[in-house]
Amino acid sequence: MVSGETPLADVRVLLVDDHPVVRAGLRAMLTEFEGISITAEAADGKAALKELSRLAVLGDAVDVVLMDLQMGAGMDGVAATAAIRKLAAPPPVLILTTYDTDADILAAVEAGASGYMLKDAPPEQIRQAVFAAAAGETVLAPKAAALLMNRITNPGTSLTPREVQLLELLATGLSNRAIAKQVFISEATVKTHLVHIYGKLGVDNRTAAIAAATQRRIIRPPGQAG
Amino acid sequence: MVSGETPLADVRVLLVDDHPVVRAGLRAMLTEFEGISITAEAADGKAALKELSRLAVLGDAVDVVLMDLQMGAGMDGVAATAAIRKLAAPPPVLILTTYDTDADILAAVEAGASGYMLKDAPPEQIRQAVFAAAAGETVLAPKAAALLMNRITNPGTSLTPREVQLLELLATGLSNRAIAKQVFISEATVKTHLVHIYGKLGVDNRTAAIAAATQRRIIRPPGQAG
DNA sequence: TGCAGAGTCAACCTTTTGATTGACCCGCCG
DNA sequence: CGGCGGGTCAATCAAAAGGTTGACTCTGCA
Repeated sequence: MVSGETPLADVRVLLVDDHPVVRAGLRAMLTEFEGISITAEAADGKAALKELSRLAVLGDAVDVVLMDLQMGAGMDGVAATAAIRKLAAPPPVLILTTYDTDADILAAVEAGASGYMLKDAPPEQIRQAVFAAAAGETVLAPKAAALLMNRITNPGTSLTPREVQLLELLATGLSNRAIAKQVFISEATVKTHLVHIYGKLGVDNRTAAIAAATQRRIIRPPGQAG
Repeated sequence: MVSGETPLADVRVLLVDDHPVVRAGLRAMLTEFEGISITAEAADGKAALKELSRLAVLGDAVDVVLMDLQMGAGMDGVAATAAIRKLAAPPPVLILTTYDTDADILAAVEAGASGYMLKDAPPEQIRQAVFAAAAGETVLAPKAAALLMNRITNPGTSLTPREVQLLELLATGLSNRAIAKQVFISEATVKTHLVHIYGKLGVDNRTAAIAAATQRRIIRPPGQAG
């Protein structure tokens, strides 16, 4: 939690979202709050990186990147987050997205995100999250927190990131061979992973795995845009 | 018809979207335009209907309802649109959503929407769409228009009720044998149906069929409440 | 240092699916 | 009446998926 004190300068935010409407909303919402200013905006990951380097040259670094995960075209949020984390002095990346599935959360955290919030969160929560992220703290939506807690308390029964990844490809309707090519491993390995996945989900075929994983919100429903 | 002339009064808009962020964005964006004012907002379909009846009592009707389709909880956009169209003097409903899948578009049009726009449209397009809808015109995003054109030119290849039924069972993860038992037919017949389904959906295995059918909203994602 | 878990791969075999072909019944419609 | 589409079933073959076992690497951690 960021305490109540007034910061010396505004928290400088870079907005990354492919929807003009959402950017406008965040801009309107955040600039109304004391102590936050929108320094720049970008419509996708590549543009975000460009903005960051432009601002860096100006000695005008941002304090937080507010990033959507799903972006229609261009570099997506996970890739962008990973890329940002590789910069010299990476600003914290706060994910602000629509979905709270295991897959999204895990991918974001693995990519190095400092927080994971949902777009339907009340404005006050988003405000607090921005300040917390700027202060170097970690902020998680309840489901994200619960997922990560569960992951460390009983690591045995939950799916590994790799397994979740294969599950996602599985749900798109790919064959084992197609999945293998997609992630550059052998078909044998895909089968091994699937066996593990079936075991953990308590099913014995791929369609049941998709059903179970969708139901438990481990993955998004097939074909739901990303 | 709204021509280029200045209208006597602002176009009065009701915003319906479950995300505070998006509502803020639309509000900010639309109120900046001359001739548009946001009369009320609602976070889901039920709240939207309540707002409309409240405003009707005040003799304060809105000219356009701007509606999101996907809404986490409560009545969704399609149901809300249908309900609004059943009112005494229904305002035009302009759908403004994230996805442009066949199923979404068709469902919206069937429910009586006056237009279908995407959230990533440039602000100017959204502005024009609002005025057009207020004037009783129909506005469609390019993909929506193309889909509807295509649908009237070749209405053929749609799934039979029986096929949809099997597809739903398929999506729950059942094997062919299990499906056969469930609906009291032979496994051979199940296979025949599946072959037909694959042909119509343009896929060649069951997981791809589930993905395609879910995407086109032919079936509901597994575990999604009725 | 050595073990555990994750990820990788291979060989083998069984079961399930998918594709093809052909057939029968039934109701609807021109 | 005759045909057509939907639904039913069967036989057969090829392909994919599933299950099992065992093995190798690497990382992190006790």
